[in-house]
This record gives sequence, C-alpha cells and structure tokens, in this order.
Amino acid sequence: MEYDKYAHEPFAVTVDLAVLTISAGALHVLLVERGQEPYAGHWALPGGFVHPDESAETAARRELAEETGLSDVSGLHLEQLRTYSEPDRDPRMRVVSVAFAALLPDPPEPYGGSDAADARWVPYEKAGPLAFDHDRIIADAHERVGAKLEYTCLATAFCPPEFTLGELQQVYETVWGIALDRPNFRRKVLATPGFVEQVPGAARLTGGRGKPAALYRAGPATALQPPLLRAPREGRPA
Amino acid sequence: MEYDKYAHEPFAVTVDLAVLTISAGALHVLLVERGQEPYAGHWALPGGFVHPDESAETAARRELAEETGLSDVSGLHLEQLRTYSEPDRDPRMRVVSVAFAALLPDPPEPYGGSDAADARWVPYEKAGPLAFDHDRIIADAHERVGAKLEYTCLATAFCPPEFTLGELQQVYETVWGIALDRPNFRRKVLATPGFVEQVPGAARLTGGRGKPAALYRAGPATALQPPLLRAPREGRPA
DNA sequence: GTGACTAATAGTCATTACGACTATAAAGGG
DNA sequence: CCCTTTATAGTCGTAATGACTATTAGTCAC
Repeated sequence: MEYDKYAHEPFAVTVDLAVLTISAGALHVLLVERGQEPYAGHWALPGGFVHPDESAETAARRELAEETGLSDVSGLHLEQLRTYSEPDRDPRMRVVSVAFAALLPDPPEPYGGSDAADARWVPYEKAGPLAFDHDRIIADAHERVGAKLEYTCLATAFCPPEFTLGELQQVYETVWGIALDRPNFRRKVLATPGFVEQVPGAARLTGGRGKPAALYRAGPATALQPPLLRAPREGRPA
Repeated sequence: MEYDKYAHEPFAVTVDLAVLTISAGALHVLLVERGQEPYAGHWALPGGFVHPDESAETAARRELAEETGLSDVSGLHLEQLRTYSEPDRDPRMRVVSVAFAALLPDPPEPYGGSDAADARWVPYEKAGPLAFDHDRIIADAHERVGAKLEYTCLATAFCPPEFTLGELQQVYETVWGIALDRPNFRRKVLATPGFVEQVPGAARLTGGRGKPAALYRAGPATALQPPLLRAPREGRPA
C-alpha cells in the first residue's frame, strides 16, 4: 500500500446487515423503513456507520443488538458477506459498506426500533425493491447461506439451542426451497460425526401432533464431510 | 443506514491483493518490498488506495495490472476475500482494506515494479512475517482457494487456456498439499459435466518425458457436483 | 374409548460412487 | 534396447445414496 502518492479521499464506511431467520416455514429478513431521503419511505437493511474506534465486525454486532433489541447477541452467527463500493451506490456521498449476514433462531418481536421509523420481518420472497443496492445484498446473503448449508454445520445457527431433526430439516428445505426425504436426511445427519448430539435425558418435545421427537444440540463439528447435496433431487415444493 | 446521527469519520479505503500462482510445483504469492515507514524493508501484499471514482473491484484490477505488468488482466480470476477493518491495523491512520485473491496461470516476470521498491514471487510457505495484517490475508486467501477447489471449477484459473489433466491435478495437489490418485482424479473430472472439454484436434503436448497427454479447456460449468473431496485421504506428500 | 391423522424413527434394497489397485500404451534417455 | 516416466484403460470390493416400506407414538374429532 502506497500512502503518499494519492490524496486520501474521504470515505464513509458503514455496515449493512442481512438478518435472516426462519419463521412459519419461510425465510424472513429484517427490514427497516427509511425515514429520510434518499429512499425515504423505502425499506432497507438495518445498518449504520462504523465508529472511529470500531472494526466493521464490532459495528455489525452493535447494530445487530440495537436493531433486534436482543440483549445478548454474542452467540449469534454473524459473518462478513462482502463489501459494496460502487461509487454511485449512495447518491449523496461516497459510502463503502461492509455487508454481514446474521442468522437468528427465533425472531424477536419487530420491536419499536431505536432509530428506524419502522422495522419488520419480511418474507424473503416478498422483500420488494429495497433502497440502495440492498436487493443485491440480500440475494448474496441468501446464496451464501444456501451454499454454506451444503458443506458446513451452519444450519444449526437457525435453530434454538435444542431442536429436533425435523426442525433442522426444515431449515434446509426452507432455504433451498426443496423437499428432502426425511429418513435419508436423518441418516445423513446422524452419520456425520459432531454435527449434532442427542440431549441425553429422556428430553422430548412435541410441536403438537405426531410422535414426540428426540432433542439434539449442535455438535463440535463445523464442516460437513461429505457435504449434504441439494442438486440431485428436483424440488417438489418444500 | 442513518447518516445524520454520527459525524462521518474519514476513513482511507485501500485494496490488498493476494496474487497466487503455481510455479515449480509450489504455490507462490506476489509480494512487494516496502520502501517507507511503517514496515519499511518488510514485505507486503501489493495494493493501493481506491480512487474517488472507482469501486474496490476496479481498483483491485487496476492494481493487479500495475503490479504484475500484464497488459491484459481482464480474463484473470479476481475475487473479493473480505474486508479488514481493525482500528489499529495501520499505525498512522484509519485504513479499511478490501482484500482480493487473484489467480494467475503462468507467473509473469517479477517486473521492475512501478511504485514498489521491489517485487517478487515468494513460495507461500516461505512468505515470512509480512507487514500489517497481511499474514492473515494470505492465510485467508489460501484457505478460501483451497475450499473453493472442492466445490467449484476454480482450479482451471491456475491453468493456461489449454492444459493437461496432469497439470490440473497438480493444482489440487499443490494447493491442498496432498497427493491424489491419478486414475481416480481423471475419472472424477471427466465425469463432471462441463468441468473440462477436450480440445478436439489431435492436439497433444509433452512436458518432456512420458506419453503425450490430451489437452483440455475449461468448460462452462462453475460448480462441481458432487464436490471433489480432500479429506478421506491422508497426504503422502504431494 | 376408538379410529383417523400426523410425525418420528427403523429398516430394506438396488444403484452408484469411490478408493485402491493393476495393466497397457507411448514417449525419452542412457 | 531396455528402463524410466507419464497417460490412460479397466477391475473390484466397499460404502454411500436415493427411493421406498413399515412401525411406533402421540393428538384430535367424535
């Protein structure tokens, strides 16, 4: 990096958050309604400026706490997506934005946002035209999460601390938009060392009808070997 | 993003490039020697400031052309890695750096750098302590590239337009640091639709000894399904 | 209660994929 | 000319996978 050949053009640096969760069998994303120009009245991703003493990761986790209203966001999955830096992405000034994807198990209340006019969980499919380049950001987030489900244990990040294999399967089916065979899914997950571990007590839970399911916790593994594939089977609707 | 609650702290935005190539059976990374403080005399990744009218991608490709001396970098694989934004990563000022990985087939001459004191291809393993957080960046680049070899067709980005399956296999072996079984590798690659396509003419090429090999080109596929796995086999040295 | 309905879990089976090999072909070097 | 080297063809037993069927254990409607 050569510092002294160019003037240091001033950039504003922000973070944008694609906060994803699964609710009622559909992928949802957290959106806020913009109160001011540009894009006043449009929906956008939550986010904000990186403070002078913060890294982008720190800023993202701070914003995540502020925007979700959750008191403890330390256990949530938060990962950097990529940085969006087109010169004209903000009409007013040069803004470089580091985008993050965050995964929540149970969506908290839409909360009366601190600094946003309104905030809401919106089904991913209906997250209409958003402000700035945020449509692209949520598309990238969806693609990244879908891909990582195949070869990592990321799916458990959408689940509460204890979950059934049915719930875990629904994560895959919802994000990928296809149906999976239940016995085969079970066999595969249980055959992957460290993916999930059964909660030892006779702990069971019923979501309502049907045979009660055993509860599992996320295991120590982080990668799936071999991966869980989505291609071979064409989707009957999930 | 709320613009008016915080002062817009000025950030400098740079790009850093992890330019990787395979040479003499080893992964190499392009390094430049810093001419000035901080870290004067240390080796670092090539990079530079993002200009006011550029995106980070544009800046990265411009720097790639400048630093490699290649006249046409449009066909090269260049992908954003992640953004490094720790407040203290540069001792002088607040610098946010967008890191990229670039993959080259044949390394051009080390060239007499334009603005760098010196530039050199260094074996990845010997790329000693680098300036700033650049050790971490090349480690992240190596990890990302290694992972993407498994489930994408990225390996061809290390190869010239026409290559033998032996050369392609060496990409995997070099990046992963393990040996692969040649007949099985061949079977797998040829069974993946769109990964490679044979150059139709009786085109053949000999690197020296042995039976001449058929030449292949990169095919239209971008993803490998199913992936090529590296785990099951423990590496005899590649 | 009793019988439909639902969901979880166990198990079967044929096909395919994969890792580990062996064998043959086509070049060059001493 | 034989030996080495590399490419390519093919074999074989095991493991993994997709597509199923069957059984178990609950809720709900009546």
